[in-house]
Parts: sequence; structure tokens; C-alpha cells
Amino acid sequence: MERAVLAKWKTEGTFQAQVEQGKANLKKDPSRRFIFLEGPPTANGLPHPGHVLTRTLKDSVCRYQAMLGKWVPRKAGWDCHGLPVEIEVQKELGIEHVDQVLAYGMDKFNAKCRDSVFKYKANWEQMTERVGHWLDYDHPYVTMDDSFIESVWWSLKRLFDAGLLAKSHKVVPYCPQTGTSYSSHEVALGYKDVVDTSIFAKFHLLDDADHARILSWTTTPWTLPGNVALAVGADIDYVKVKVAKTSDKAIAKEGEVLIVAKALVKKALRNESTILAEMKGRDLVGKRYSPLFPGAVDAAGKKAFQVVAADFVTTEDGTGVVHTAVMYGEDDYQLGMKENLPAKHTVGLDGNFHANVPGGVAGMYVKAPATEAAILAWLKAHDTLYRDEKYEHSYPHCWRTGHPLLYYAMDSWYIRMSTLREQLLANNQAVNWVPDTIKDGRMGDWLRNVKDWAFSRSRFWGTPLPVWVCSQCKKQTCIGSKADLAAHGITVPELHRPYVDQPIDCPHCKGKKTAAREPYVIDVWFDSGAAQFAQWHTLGLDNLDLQAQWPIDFITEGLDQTRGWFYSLLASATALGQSPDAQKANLFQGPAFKNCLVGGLILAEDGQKMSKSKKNYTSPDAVFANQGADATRWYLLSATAPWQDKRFYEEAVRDTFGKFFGTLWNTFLFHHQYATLDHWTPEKAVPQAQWSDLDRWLLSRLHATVAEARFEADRLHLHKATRAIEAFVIDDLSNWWVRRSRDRFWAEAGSKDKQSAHSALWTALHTVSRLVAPFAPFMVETLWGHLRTTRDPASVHLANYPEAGPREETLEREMAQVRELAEAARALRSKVNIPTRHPLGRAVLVGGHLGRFAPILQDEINVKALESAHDARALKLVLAKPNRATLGKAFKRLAGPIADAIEGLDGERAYAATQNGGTIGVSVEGQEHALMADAFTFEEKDRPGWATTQVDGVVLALHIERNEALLAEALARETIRRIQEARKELDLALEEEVDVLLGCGPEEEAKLTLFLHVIKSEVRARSLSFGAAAQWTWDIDGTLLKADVKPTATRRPKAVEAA
RNA sequence: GGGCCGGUAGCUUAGACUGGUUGAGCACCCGGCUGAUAACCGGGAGGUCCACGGUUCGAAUCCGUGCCGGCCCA
Repeated sequence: MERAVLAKWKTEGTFQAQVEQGKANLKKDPSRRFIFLEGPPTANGLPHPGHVLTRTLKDSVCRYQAMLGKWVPRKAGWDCHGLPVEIEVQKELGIEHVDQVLAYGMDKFNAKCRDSVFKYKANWEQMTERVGHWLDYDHPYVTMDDSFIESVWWSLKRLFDAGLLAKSHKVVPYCPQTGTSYSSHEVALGYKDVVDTSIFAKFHLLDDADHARILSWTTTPWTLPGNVALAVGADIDYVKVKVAKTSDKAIAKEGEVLIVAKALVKKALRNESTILAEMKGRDLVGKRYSPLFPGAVDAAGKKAFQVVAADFVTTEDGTGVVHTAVMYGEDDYQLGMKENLPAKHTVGLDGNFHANVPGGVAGMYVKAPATEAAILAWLKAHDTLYRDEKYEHSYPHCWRTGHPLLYYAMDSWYIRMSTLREQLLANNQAVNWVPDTIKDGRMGDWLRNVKDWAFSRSRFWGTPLPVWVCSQCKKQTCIGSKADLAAHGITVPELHRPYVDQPIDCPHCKGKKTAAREPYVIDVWFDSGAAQFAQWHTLGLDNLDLQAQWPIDFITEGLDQTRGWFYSLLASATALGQSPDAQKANLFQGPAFKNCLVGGLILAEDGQKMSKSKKNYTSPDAVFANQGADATRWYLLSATAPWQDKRFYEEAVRDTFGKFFGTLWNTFLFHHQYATLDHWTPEKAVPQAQWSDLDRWLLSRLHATVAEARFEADRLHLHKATRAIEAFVIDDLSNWWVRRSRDRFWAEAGSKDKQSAHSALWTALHTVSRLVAPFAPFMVETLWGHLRTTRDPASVHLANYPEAGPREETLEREMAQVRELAEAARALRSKVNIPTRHPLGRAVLVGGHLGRFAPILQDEINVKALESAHDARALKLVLAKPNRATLGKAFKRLAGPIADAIEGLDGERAYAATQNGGTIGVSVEGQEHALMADAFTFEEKDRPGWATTQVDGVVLALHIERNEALLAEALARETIRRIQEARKELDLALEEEVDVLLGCGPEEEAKLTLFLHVIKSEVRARSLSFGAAAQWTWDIDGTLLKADVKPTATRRPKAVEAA
């Protein structure tokens, strides 16, 4: 069925029609736009259930907004660049190191990347179509296309011109085995708990009267040769101590003088010591010491081997003195720049120590055990080792080779995002995050600590960094377009490496081909964030598409995109918005997107992450095939809030299908059957004001549902919108209205009430189809095909979303009470063992306002008369029971006999007498005792012949004593039901007549004869007589009844099943 | 190691902001109803509301400390 709907959309161009319709509306009212931006997937991996959720969310919101009459363009997009693609290709080629790629040939390598990118494009397009996500795959943006790259270049040139794009050393996680630096995302993939050697090293102070040494601690011994400074906290207390007594826990000499943070003396020293002096960190600043590895770092012209102050120093662990090797730590590097420390490597890109490093480690791999041993030996030999110990911590490793990463200062280009922190925070505040905890939580936290965006990568398959540096005048040139590139002397077949790696003419010194391109590609996250303008091939602020579709109204992706796409959109827009021309054009002012729905993660059935290795993976295709996309979407939308994690498995989806869509479909079939039978069409609908009370109640509930669905969908609480719709369809429409209305459809075609019922059911279904359409677009499209009027559009998706009409709250309140009372009455009947099928004579109601719906209650609870009374007491008997606790205290020994006397009292009289402080007397052992209310616990009991129940203060009493007539009718009802069952067993058509022969005793025959006509008409019997029957034998509460049920000779054809 | 989200019946969940007898759907058992049949109605069984501690007359709810799952960051 869903496939047929997909085919219909395709042949009729429904999606295009919806967009065009919105565009037409936009012309009338410029505010009617809702700009969606597709977060581009990479098609070199297969789509999984998590993507089904994002696609469902994207599609539901966009369809909803489109049905509100807005223009909702939905351009598809593909993310093509990046390391994952390169790694796929490297795997295919069986190579690991970047040098091997160069040997293979960069042009050939990138060509392979290009081919690999769309490996699973077809799977993605199929999944997207199958789930019903309308997305324009005929005109996608593709991040590897020249037009897209050119726009990225345009934006980078703007940043360059604004001074936001800069080159510097940057400490990055680096793997010497693969020759690659990693993004934080990749680093996170490779954290492992490992045991490393940590070292407490002694730094000999120069010019200190006590020959003191400063103690410092490091977990990375290989960085010690690169040491150029020791950092202390200016306000931290330090002590100069003399080792008083040594232990074997540390290599120390008695009388040795050390400096450590006061708070860490015990923890760090492990020797007894006496304090010689106390000082603040700032008192130590400027003190000079001798290097551990002389000659390893050339400090010419720089400050070096001194104590400096830094605000990142703590006394959490170590010694409160941080060893600083400028090139091998983020903090170290920042401090080095600030303090003018020498920025020199002691380790090469191959991970080996430089030749000038002393200690016998030159040329050795820094993380090799032998290297660490050599370092320790060197320190020991020079009396600079205090102690070493094993230290367990979590350390990043290369997620591909498993080797430990080195934090390593490399040339890197970055965007000065830290200078834009305030604007970023302000723009973030203007975003409607759903859920709103993201704003000040995850995203806010991230932005408050925002760092410069390191975005150059020493890789091959990516947007090339468009900066050239002249070898003569050293000046940088940023190129903003292909034409710009041509103007500088080169043309390229495509904007990729290696073609762009050509020297250009330097515009600064007019050198011919003297400027070489910086050999980097940029972080792929910049690509996807650039989609907000690059999808239009933007090369200037005058781009009309950009002006029409910026800012974006709506995006949605998973929670993991906070630091990913959400950030890259915000960051690039904020950076681009800094220039005066952007402010003038009112572009890139404020956040890139106004509303962001953050989707939860999809987990497997066991609540664990889905993974192919664990085999707990549910294939979306199988669920679509077995349960359908409607049910899948509805489950994902209604099970939990969009931002909450969801378990995904077929069984869960199956429940949804049966429950909601099964009910909706059956309700539709009910309508369809009778509308066909009566030749009823929507054109015959009765004005709503003339509808019956029941129908206007349904309409009021419908309006309430529409209002709730719109309210919740507007604020992206899609789970609440879908739940409201589901509750209406199942509870109000199907389980109550249809059930109450079934016999109304058996009346003659022309009756006024039947016309009203037809109108109400059609209106409900016609409205529900539109209510459901954005969320589960398939089945309702089929319903719509049957329900629509001649004035309605051919597709439900071209119709307007329903608007809430007025409600009749009195009707709703009264009906709610009827339903509650009916439920209570059924429970009561169950308790007293009288089936609802058996009529009762009277019911009495105390309190409550049923209004017009009293007859419905009477019918539901099957009583001949429904009366009302003012005093519930008349329906109950009060029993007086002794309150032994109070009696015991008051009467001691007499309590027992008095309690017995109380049991014998008339409860009604005792209750009446003791209310309002009165007393009642009991005579015990010849003595009269006046008892107050506290002597009793009063219990209520139903009067004989009555059963009562209570709902919200309304009392309902059933008269359960039955006379002969009622018992006879009960028997007749039981008989009717069984004959109906027999009809069913015989598989008779609805209107087919039967001849019935009943066999029973004379008593039963007399009873049944009273209801002969009722039985005959209910079971469509042409004749009903008594005699020797044998076909069926029924046991009705101990009475045996035999029956023959035979179709009459003149069989009519079975009614044709609807739809 | 840090931050965030979640943990309520076998399963899916409501209730948490604003403290007052934990409520529903599915599945199970019993009964009923039924020409909407992948339904419907009533009843039953099933809960240490993750654990411990605190605040309070009273905590699923507020606070603290843990545990488990997930995400992000390091």
C-alpha cells in the first residue's frame, strides 16, 4: 500500500506541487517561509536506524510547516570530503602512511576518493524515499563540487581579509606512524587506560643560597628534553624544605633542599622533611635553573630555563610546579608564546628525538621503553631524578594503529573563534533549542570555553586551503574564487589537490610563480557548516538565494552534532557576520538557524548502542517491509520525546501499527461501508449546528485535539502532538463515538440523525487525515483519496493543516462524566456478577450533571430507568462499629461489654445521634453510658438489593433485584447472543434470514415467548419455533438450551466487502 | 578524569519544574461484550520509582554521594 502511495507521489509530482504551492503563498505573504537545511550525510557508509529518526523528524516538521501554507524548500545535500573517505580508500589500497599515498599518486588517490564517496548513495536515496522523507535529490548540494568549494573559498577569503584566518603553531594530537594529526572527534575514538611512567625531576636552581632544587612532575618523560620553563601558580603557597630522613621510596639525600607546593609536600616527597621557608609562587618567578638536557633546545634570544607564573597550575596532583615543554602541550604552547620561550622541537615528525638531544636518546622513538629507560638513567646520573612511579591514566591512541598519540606543535591554520566568543554566545542565546537545556548546557558550555578553530589538515581529499605564501616576500595571498585564481596565473581542472598545488604569481612583490600554496585541506566540518551559503554557489552577499534563505528556520540532527554541525554553522555564520558589508546587508547577523531540534540516539533492543559486531542491529528495511514506514515513523515520534534516546526494534513498531493504524483503518472502513451503502457523499453533509449532541461532542473533542496537536507541533514537541492525535482516534472516535453510533447507521438512510452521524464521522476522518499527514504520510493519503470532496486537492499533503474550531466544554464535561460512570457501573456489575447484557430495573444517581447524555449512560449500564436523588444516604446503610482504641482508654474493664453493645446498635440511629457532638446511650451491667462519635467507627454498607459505586463524588446505585420480566429478558439476550454466534459460525451474510428451532423446558419457553419478536428481529429470523433441536447445545447459567439455525432456502448474495 | 541526558511493572512510558495514596498502554490470567475483528469493556496479578544518605510531618519528585546505560569533552 505504501509503495502505491510512493508511486502516486512520483507520477503526480506531489512534492514539487507542495513546494510550488508554498511559493505561491509566499508571493502573497512574505512571512510565509520556513527554511530548512539538510545536514548532509556522507554516503560512503550505509544508513542505519539513527538516520531513520532524523529523516522522520526532518520530514514531519517540514510537512507540517508546508501544510500551514508555508514555502518549505528541501534541498538535499551530500558531505563528501574527509578522513573517513581517505581511510576507506587507504584500506582498499592497503596503505597506512601518508608517504605511501604520495608514492601511489595524489591524483589517482583523490580520484578513488571521489568514486568512494557515493558508494552507498543509492541506499541513502532509497531509504529516504521509503521512509517518506521528501527531499529534492534532483538538485542536491555536493560539498566536493567546484561550485561548493568555490563558495567555501569565498567565505575563507572574507575571514582572511577580516584577519580571522591565521597561521601558527598549534599543538595537535599527532600519530607519527600515519603522519596524520587528528580532530578531537577521532581522538575520542582512541582513548585507552594505560600505565605510564611518571617522573619527579629535580631542577637545580642557580644562585640559590641553599642549593635548592625545584621538584616537578610529568607523566610524559619524553617531553623532558624539551623543557624550557617551570610554571608555578602566583598565589599558590610553596615551601622550601630540607630532607630530614630518607626512606627507600625516593632517591634523596639527607640534607637535600627542595621546593614544592605546600599542599603537596607529603604526597610528593615521601620523605620526612623540615620546612626552611615559605613563599608564594610569585616569589619564585624569574629564578633560573640549569636544563636537564643541555643543548637539546637552542634558546638563543629567548627567555628560557626560568620559573614563570601560569594560571593553569593547581595543587591537585604532582608538585604544584608544572614542567613546560613548549611544543608538546596546549597549555605549554600558550604559555610559551606569552612568555617568549623558545619554540623548538626536540622530536621530529617521525616520532624520534633530534640528533642534538643528549642523553643517548638521539634518533630513538620517544615512546619506546628503551628510550624511557635511557632518560631515567640520564637523570639519575645527573642527580636530577627524585623518584619515578607507575601511573595509570586514560591516554589517546591512534584509532587506526593503536599507537599512542603525541601532542605535538605543528604549523596549523585556524580561525580566531576565541575572539568571537561574545558574539557566539549572543547568537546561541537567540536559537530556540529543543530541548532548551542544550542552550545553556552542552552548547553554552562549549561556547564559553570556545577555542580557536584549528582547521587545517595535512591530508589530500578535502577543500584545499586557498592560501598561497610567497617564497620571496613571505606575504600571504588568499584566493576567493576560480576567476581569482586565474587572475593570479593558473587555471585548474578542478578545485582539488594536486591540481591547485601550483605556484601563483605573487601580487605583493610581483614575483612570477613565487607563491606556493599552503599544502593543507580544511576541516570537513567547515564544509558542512558552509552549506548555509555554499549550497547556492554564493560568491558575494548579493546572491539572491542566500538573501531569500538566510537565516535558516529549522534544522534537526542528533545530539552528537552539538560540537559538530551545529557549532560549525553557528561559528562560520558568526565569523562571516563581522564585516561591515555583512552588517549592512543584514546577512550572517544573529544565529544561522532559529530553531534546532536535537534528536536522541537510537539504541538497540537491549538498550545498548547498536553495533554490527554485537549483532544487535535492526535493519530499517526489514521494519519498513514488515510494519511499514507509517508505523515506524509513528513509533519513533510518539514513543518518547524527540530528544530522548529510543530503543528500536520491530516488535515495538508492530504494536504501534496494530494499535493506531489498525484502529484508524477500521474506523475508516466503517465509514466507507455505510457511506457506500447509503450513497452518502460529503456534499450531503449537514451543517454542524444541526448535529446531534453526540456528534457535536465528537466535534468538540476533535477541535481540542487539533488545538493541542498544533500547539505541540509548533514547539516541536512532536511526541505530544502525535500522542494527542492517537488518543483522539482510539479513545474518542473509535472506542466511544463509533461504538455509541453503530446502531445509528442501521436506521433508514434518510433519517436526520443518520445524516448527522455520517457528517460527523466524515468530518472527523477528513480532519484526522490531515492531522496525521505530516507525521505518517502514507495511509492517510489513501484515506484522503476516498474522503476528499471535489473541492479538496488530490493529495492530503496539499491540503491545509486543520484549524481548531470552537469547543463545547459543557458537552465534553458531561460526556466525560458519563464515560466514567459507565466504567464504574461495569466494574460494579462485574463485582455483583450480573453481566451488562442483563437489564436491570432501576439505577439511581446522586449528584453529577449528565445533561443531555443521561440516556447514553442509561443505555451503557442497561437499566430500564435512570433516576436521580439528592441524598446518597438513602442508598446506604450505616453500620456502627466500636472504636476499641478510644473505648479502651475511656472505659478500661467495661470496654469489652460496651463494644458488644455497640455491635447491637442500629447504626443509622447511632450515626444520626452522635453527629454534631451528640451522644447515644448504651446500657451495660445496669449502667447507662453516653457515647460520643469517637466511640465509633462508622461503616457504610449497601442496602439489600442495591449496589453502589462512586466517581468523583457522584454516587451511582444499581437496583440489582430482578423480577421475572427482567430475568426473562436476560435469558432472551443470552439466547440472541448465541444465535448470533451460530450465524457467525455459518458465515452468513449480514441481511440473510434464518429459521430457528429452539429446544428447552416449558419454563424457558414461556420466558422466551415473551420476547419472541425481539429475538426474531435481532437475529433476522424468518421463523422461530420450539421443538426438538440438535445442532447446538448451550449452557446458560446451568440451563441447557438446544437450537437449530438454518438459512432460509432463498439465499441472497453476500454483501460486497467495502474497500 | 570532567560535563550533560536517562534509570518508575516483563516491555514502552506518564508523573519530577510546583513534595501529599505511583497512573497508563502492550504482554499475562480471569470474566464480559461483539456483524469495527491485528478490536472493545471490567477485574486480577505484576513496582525495593537504580542504591545509600540528607532536608521535611511527608520524597519517585528537592539536595548530596555512588552505581548502571548513553552522549560529549579531556
